[in-house]
Amino acid sequence: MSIFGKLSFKDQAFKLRENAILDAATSVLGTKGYDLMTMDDVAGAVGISKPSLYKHFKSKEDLVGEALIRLIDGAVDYLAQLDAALSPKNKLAALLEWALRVRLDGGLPFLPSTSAHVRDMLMRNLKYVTRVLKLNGQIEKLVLAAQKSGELDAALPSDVILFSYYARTCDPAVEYLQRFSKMSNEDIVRHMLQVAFDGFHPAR
Amino acid sequence: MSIFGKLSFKDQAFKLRENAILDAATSVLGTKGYDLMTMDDVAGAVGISKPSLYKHFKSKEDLVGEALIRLIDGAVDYLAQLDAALSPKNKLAALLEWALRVRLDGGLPFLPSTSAHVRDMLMRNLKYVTRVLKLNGQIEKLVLAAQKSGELDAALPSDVILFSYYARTCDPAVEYLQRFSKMSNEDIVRHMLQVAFDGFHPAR
DNA sequence: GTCTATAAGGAGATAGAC
DNA sequence: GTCTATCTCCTTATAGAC
Repeated sequence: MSIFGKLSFKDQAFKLRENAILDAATSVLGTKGYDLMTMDDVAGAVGISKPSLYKHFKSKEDLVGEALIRLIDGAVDYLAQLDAALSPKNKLAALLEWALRVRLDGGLPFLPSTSAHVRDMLMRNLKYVTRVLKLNGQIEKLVLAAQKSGELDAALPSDVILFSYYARTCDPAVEYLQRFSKMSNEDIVRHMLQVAFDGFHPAR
Repeated sequence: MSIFGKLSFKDQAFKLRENAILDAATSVLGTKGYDLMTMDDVAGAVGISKPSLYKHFKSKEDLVGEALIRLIDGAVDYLAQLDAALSPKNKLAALLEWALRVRLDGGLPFLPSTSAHVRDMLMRNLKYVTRVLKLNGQIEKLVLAAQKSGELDAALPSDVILFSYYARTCDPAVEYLQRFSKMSNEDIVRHMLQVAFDGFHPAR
């Protein structure tokens, strides 16, 4: 049995094309952002026509929603596969590292919602909201556990850590370093992790 | 002599309206972002018609450029007015605090350029680039001085600190805290400063 | 299911009257 | 300098042939 399970050949091909579309959408979304991404861009990148694209996804919002759902699922899968023996803080660090690598490889940031427009659109997408809440619940638990054990600062409100953590996954400094410094991706990830957890101050 | 110097009454009124337009553009830009801001939005917010708007600013790009130039100038002025006796790191902290307060008051973040489109547009704006380079030179000097004196981590590449510093001025965690936590603006600013300089780790 | 062709509407920019 | 009305282009989405 293939990885497609019981799907017919036709359905397999359909799934494959759907994934190719999501890949293209992810790539365009990463470079141009939601507002400037056009359905023509995506169709062109996949090599199909626009009406065919609409056979797979009923609207631009739907397409983008599915692309982001795939991203969130990737994060949840990554968390699930981590060594259970890792401490909460080390799990958070590993997930942030994963998110930064995904972005450096041309993927999307979580929280693509700097724009109020995009955020509102996503909040109307029930399927997306469900997945985000699932991931958020896991991250929140890790933050609280890390604060309790003293790995993270318990004096900070956990909201501050949580939201700042999300913000670090889409930190624009990553793009600027990639663009203007000669640093390797490895070094960028390492330094971004250090700045997130230790800030700018020297080790005391 | 008024603050307008030698300007005629007509020119004074012109300047006043121009400032009102920039205020409106700043506000719309802050809530909707560049791509979704329409010239109708701005004209409507000021209470003039679109053609009148185009008498003051020859294009949308021009208008946005001027609004951002005014913001950068505000930052430069703020820096210049700081107590010269402050240490480099404390100057950086004060400027970050100023930038966060501007945003919490409905203003714009620096570095509105999460989008490649907007960034490229701004980079073609010579006047804007000149101002940004001026501000950047001052901030870079402060970073290097703070690293040299040991106030900031000298083991980090200064690029990493510099770009991350800019990123903190537009940290989306600010909006999320304002929206979803019951925290006062004062507390938000205080916590964001702590997270920027000390990270998530507890004081050691 | 795929395409060519097109409808429908939005947004930047301007013509021309006053 | 200001406005009403309009031009033009672009983008989402679909109709209809194969």
